[in-house]
Amino acid sequence: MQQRKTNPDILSTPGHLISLAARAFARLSEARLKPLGFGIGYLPVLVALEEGRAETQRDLARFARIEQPSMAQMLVRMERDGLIQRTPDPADGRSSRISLTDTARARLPEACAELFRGNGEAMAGFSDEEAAQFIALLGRLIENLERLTKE
Amino acid sequence: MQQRKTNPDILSTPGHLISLAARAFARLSEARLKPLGFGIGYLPVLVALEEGRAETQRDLARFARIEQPSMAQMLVRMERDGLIQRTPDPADGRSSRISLTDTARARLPEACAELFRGNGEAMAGFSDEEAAQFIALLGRLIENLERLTKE
DNA sequence: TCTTGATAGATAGTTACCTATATACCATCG
DNA sequence: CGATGGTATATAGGTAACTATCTATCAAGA
Repeated sequence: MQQRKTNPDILSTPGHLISLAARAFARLSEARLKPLGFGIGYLPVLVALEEGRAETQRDLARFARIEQPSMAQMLVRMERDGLIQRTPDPADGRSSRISLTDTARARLPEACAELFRGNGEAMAGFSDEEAAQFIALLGRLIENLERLTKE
Repeated sequence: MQQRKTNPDILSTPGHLISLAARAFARLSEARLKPLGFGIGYLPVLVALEEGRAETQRDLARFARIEQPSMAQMLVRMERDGLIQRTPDPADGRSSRISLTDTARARLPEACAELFRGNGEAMAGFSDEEAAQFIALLGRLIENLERLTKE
């Protein structure tokens, strides 16, 4: 009917487009990781533990750039799924050391391969230059946003 | 310790960077919309209704590009928040016509303004050309992803 | 030593999405 | 006209995030 066009293109803003892209990416990745028993959110944790970059919940949350309660819940799911184990830190009664199970370690390479494949397919038709610029612009956008919310 | 670097940059892939950007955008937008009583997910619905582009749950879901059950739950929240009302479709007992309340209509322009402002700030330092290219590349990425998941 | 503040993690409650499935109504064809 | 298939919405249950708040432990200074 009217097509009033009062708010023309909220749906063409970077903010909305990025949200669409993120959902589409997540759906694809989730479908491909499910057979391996991984959720998409697990991957930063798996990588951090595999590479010895974090061992405590706090450090994992920082590494994955999510809040502590989100990480706490994720670790509950990962433990339930048999991917991590916790051993109490002898030196600090509040903290646990988190480590990968053999299952998790065995499946991680394939999960990474699937994600790289998905990224390749998502960027199909991008020249090397376009891909590089896209990533650079994304990085600048993220920096701007993090500065904004920290203020 | 080791820094094995087995899975070097899962965290620098477009997929992960986009997810970071989307979360940062959502956090910022949510903070700014909360005083108006809107959630970030509401906006496509508000705009679709305001512009007369959809009236039923099904059409709203298509317009917002989310699944029907997600839209159903969102409409429950929006009704609870006094932003929409439903009137049963006289011609089809399964369906309802959804419309904006005066409150919603009154607040929508300010919400859109806040979102545009946030987008502007997020793109600070981007030349017009960079912004245009970023949006174009994002569009191609989304197309690729939607083709992939539809297959 | 004891209190006080900081830190590690847990819990509660919410949003925004998803898949899978159920229900209820409509429409058509034999 | 009644079964049957399709469509509109609802419900169930799950993931991945968030904020706000609580608890337990640690560390340091009065």
